[in-house]
Amino acid sequence: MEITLDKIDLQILNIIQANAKISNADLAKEVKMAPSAVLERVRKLEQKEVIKGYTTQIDPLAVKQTMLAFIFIRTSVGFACSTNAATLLAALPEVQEVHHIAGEDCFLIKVRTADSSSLMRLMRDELRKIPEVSSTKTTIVLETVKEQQQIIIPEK
Amino acid sequence: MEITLDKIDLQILNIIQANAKISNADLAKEVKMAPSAVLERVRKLEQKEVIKGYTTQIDPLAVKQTMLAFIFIRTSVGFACSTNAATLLAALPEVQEVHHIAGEDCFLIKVRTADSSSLMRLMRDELRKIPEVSSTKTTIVLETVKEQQQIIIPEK
DNA sequence: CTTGTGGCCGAATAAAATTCGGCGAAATTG
DNA sequence: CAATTTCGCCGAATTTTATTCGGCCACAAG
Repeated sequence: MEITLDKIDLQILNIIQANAKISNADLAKEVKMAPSAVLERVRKLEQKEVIKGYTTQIDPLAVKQTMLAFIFIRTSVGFACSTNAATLLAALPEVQEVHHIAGEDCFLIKVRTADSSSLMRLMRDELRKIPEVSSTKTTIVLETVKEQQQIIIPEK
Repeated sequence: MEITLDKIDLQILNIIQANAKISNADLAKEVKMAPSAVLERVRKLEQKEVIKGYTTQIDPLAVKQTMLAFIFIRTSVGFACSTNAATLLAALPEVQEVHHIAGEDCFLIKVRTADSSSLMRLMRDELRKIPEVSSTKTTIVLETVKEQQQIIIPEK
């Protein structure tokens, strides 16, 4: 089953990725179609998992999550880059992203915690528990200028 | 004006960050309150900008965005870390994140493009345009195991 | 004690989502 | 080429939901 998105699908995605809670009626107006037709398209995009979910962006500071860090992780298995380690990393709620990367290191993860001591605890208690992890290199974020996951959607 | 969130606010945030499109009626049931009261709380969380927005997560592959990279950027102005450069970087639609980081480099940015050639184009045409950028160090993502922006919200 | 403030409830109303029968274009089949 | 199926869309009917608003209660300030 091949996924093909037409111009209107892309228009819809473009609108709802910026505002997930736009009313279906308004969305229909924007793409100049009947609400029922648009709803049908959105449902199909959900089924095809082009739409992966709807999330609310929350200010991390408001819920006392002040620390953000990126950690490069090297594994002992060498170039194999254990998927087991990846799974364990991904299971940690503080870990927002786990990427398998090119280069000497194996993974790059993005971690958000309450403060520096909880980051330390995470590294000592959680990362050390993962056998394949041989070394880490941590980059602390001092200030975030921009942070969004909106992606570029082609016109056509 | 100090922001204080009570237990129910945190419950609400926890629910809606995982599912922005839950109906207000269902949300009210979950926190055991009247729909009108919950709506009032949500509106206030929006006003206080604890809630920063509602977004739809879209599969990047479905819209032909296959390349993901992290780029460390060093600036010539030294430790100053020009906010001008930060602003210019943040203005690029391919750039999803701009972080000011501790260490030798100044910025870490997260970039998503269609493919490797469009990443090259971005670096050649856009990054080079920014005068303060003196050098870059790019990390290519081969595979993403986890990617979410959900943050940990305390129980209380 | 009185006055205000804030948050909540619940019913009434307005708006929205959702369903569904039918239509027409395009593709498929015999 | 005609018959048939499929698909996406429309639009009205229906159901569900959001939203408004008056009133109530608890708490705090005067």
